[in-house]
Amino acid sequence: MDTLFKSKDYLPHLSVDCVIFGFHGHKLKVVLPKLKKVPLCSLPGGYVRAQESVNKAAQRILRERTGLENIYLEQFCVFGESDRADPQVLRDFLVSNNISIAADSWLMQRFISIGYYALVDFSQVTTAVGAFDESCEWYDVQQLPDLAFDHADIILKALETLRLMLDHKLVVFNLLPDTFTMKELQTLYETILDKPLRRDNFQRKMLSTGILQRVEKKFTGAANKAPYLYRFWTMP
Amino acid sequence: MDTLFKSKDYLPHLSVDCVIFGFHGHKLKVVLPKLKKVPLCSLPGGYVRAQESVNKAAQRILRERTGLENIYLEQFCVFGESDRADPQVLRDFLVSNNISIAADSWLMQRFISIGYYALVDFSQVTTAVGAFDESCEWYDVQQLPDLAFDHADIILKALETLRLMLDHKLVVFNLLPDTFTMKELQTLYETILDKPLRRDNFQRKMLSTGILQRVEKKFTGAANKAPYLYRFWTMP
DNA sequence: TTTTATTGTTTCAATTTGGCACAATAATAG
DNA sequence: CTATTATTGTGCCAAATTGAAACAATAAAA
Repeated sequence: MDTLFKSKDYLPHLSVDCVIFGFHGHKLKVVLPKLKKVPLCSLPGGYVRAQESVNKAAQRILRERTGLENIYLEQFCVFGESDRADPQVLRDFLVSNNISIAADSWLMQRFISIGYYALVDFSQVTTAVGAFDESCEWYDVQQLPDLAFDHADIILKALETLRLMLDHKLVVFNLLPDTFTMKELQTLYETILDKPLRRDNFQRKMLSTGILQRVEKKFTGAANKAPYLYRFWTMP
Repeated sequence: MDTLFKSKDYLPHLSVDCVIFGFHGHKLKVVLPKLKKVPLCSLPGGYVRAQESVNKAAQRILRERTGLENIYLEQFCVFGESDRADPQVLRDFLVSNNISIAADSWLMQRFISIGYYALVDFSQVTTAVGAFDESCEWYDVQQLPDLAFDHADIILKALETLRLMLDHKLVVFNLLPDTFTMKELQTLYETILDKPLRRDNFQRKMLSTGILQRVEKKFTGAANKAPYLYRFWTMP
């Protein structure tokens, strides 16, 4: 492990954790690696290189985990409690995986974590299993698995921030594919806000913003009127 | 300097900077220490102790600078560009003040700064001049002095965050004395938002929130109807 | 052709917001 | 003591926004 993470290459005491949000099957999801030989998941995270900006580090970590570039990514909170990482959890993980680290290694020290959340198009992501992961999967935000350290708190805080953002920043389109129906957009809003919205008023409000570009009809094969497809309006 | 800041006592590469907002004479102000023998101000900041939570560190730094406890304090952004602190500025400061520090001292390394903003009652604060400060004064946010490193950006970002908060969190009362008139509250809003508001609509909106407690009349001595004093409603 | 489910839009009511007007009142001027 | 002046508190009406219901359009199935 010390061969992978040399203390000189990274800033000590500082980590970056990413809450990667996706949307699939009417559910809000997050990418969570499952740790090897321990019944715990963690957030995909990493460290900041000595000469790397923190934002760039977050972008790099995200790229390593999803293979995607140019993803919507936002810093939302720093988690800096001195007891935020239960040392027993870390010890269990190391012992179970036969990893030996010097007791005074920088990896055994306290870490301040800078939280980022990412909004990605679920269908475009292929999760990458890291060196210390057994798997790396999408989990429903409403049904999280057991998480290491304070990572459940971090996800909750990210979700809170996303809800606040929803009102006055149109970021949610990053969670949808290139084109989508009004119903899909509404379902996404309902899922994030965890409350039902009126179909007619939602449509009026969205259209009035002027950021939706109507593309063509989508023939779903369902026994009803075909809905329009929309695209998020970006300057050509 | 190394006697004041021992590397073992603090987390390396990590600093906390506080934007301390106050309100006086129809102006929004910030507390800024002027560095000794250099024509630059900086933000009041400090470092995180080895076993101290980041939030606690921010509270401590704030207490050291204002003498106040239990101040409204909120983390708002991390500043983590690798080149955010011009090393020449730091060298100039050290040379001008005859401070010698080893080139490899932890103080000469790169620092990631966690930004906090504080909202304080201007009249309650007595600014404390630190060991490396020539002075420590209130400055008008619209007329900032020259600032070291990226501290001007940090103040700007804090102000942006405060504006966003104004809408959906009633934090602004921390900037006012215990009792205040409606006009004072309105002026504060106008100052932060930097735009005029209608007196009548503002009053209606504020009263409709139900958080204002009307106390008594204030006899100003002016040639007009005496305004009411209000208190921010807190549970008894 | 009729039925059914869902979409897009219109319409009307309810609520909120913007703007004006006016009464209340504390000091001052005559 | 009364009139004047400068603000403050509030009532009222119109405009804009939002909530809710109704209706027309349409794609597939009966």
